Amino acid sequence: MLLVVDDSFLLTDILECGQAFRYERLGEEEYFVIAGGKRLHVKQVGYEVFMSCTDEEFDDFWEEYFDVRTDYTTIQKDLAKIEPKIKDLISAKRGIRILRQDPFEMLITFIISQNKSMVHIKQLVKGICEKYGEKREDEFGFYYSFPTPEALKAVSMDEFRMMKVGFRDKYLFDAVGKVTSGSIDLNALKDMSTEVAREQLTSIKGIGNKVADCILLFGYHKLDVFPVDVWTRRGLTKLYFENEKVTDDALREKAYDVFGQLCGIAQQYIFFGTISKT
DNA sequence: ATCCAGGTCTGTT
DNA sequence: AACAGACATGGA
Repeated sequence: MLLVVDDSFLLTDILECGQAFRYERLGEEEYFVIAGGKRLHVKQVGYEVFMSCTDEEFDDFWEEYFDVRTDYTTIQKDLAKIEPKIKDLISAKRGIRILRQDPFEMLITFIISQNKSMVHIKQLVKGICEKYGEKREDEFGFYYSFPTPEALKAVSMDEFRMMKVGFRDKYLFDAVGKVTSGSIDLNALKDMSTEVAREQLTSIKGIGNKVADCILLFGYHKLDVFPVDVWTRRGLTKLYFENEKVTDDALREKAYDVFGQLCGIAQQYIFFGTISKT
């Protein structure tokens, strides 16, 4: 399958900007990506993106996954007009797109993410997939799907701890329990307002506003959230609060004030731009 | 060796 | 309401 793109699509920016963790870099703009229980070999040369899937598989899954139908070029122009100060950040990372990933995978992944570096998150998620996911085979060899809620239902806190997740063991246990018992219906969050959905997610032990916002942004494509972590905090502070100390809430409100319904996308340029400068 | 990571929880002013 | 420390683990 061949997809022709423009400047608003670059594999490196999309996959390595901190939203996805189940990818493997094979070479220059060449990756394996695992999502939806399938593995994709994908390679970009200029504006041509070669994917190891049929046209039908692309239509059914990968087109949506890569958010191909959203016009990021226009969004970038809008954001740059709203805030000229982030023009350079945007153009440096203009290939970013917000993937439409699986909510349960985002839930588990971003619980793990707290107080951890991106490389380490990747390792931990990989370990959990290899232990509790399904082993599958394609033309390139074996790979593992992300475990289903059912597959994680029987996992004890000690078993999570053996996966090296540290103190997050109890958080994962609580999250899986709430999902499999039906006390939280991940599918229903789609139709809820961002505020109500966030309340649902933060009722899980170990999920605060930041992790909830990442789940909403990457798992539900709710673009009106602005996850505040150490990096976006640095980025935003530099932009608006130099030498002041501000709370996370104040930062979030400022971001929504400035960028409105698109603040989630602005956040990704600011996050990846800031982290890349260090 | 010490610091820090896509934070959150708990207990104290 | 605001603040400090604790918390597991591994890479730099």
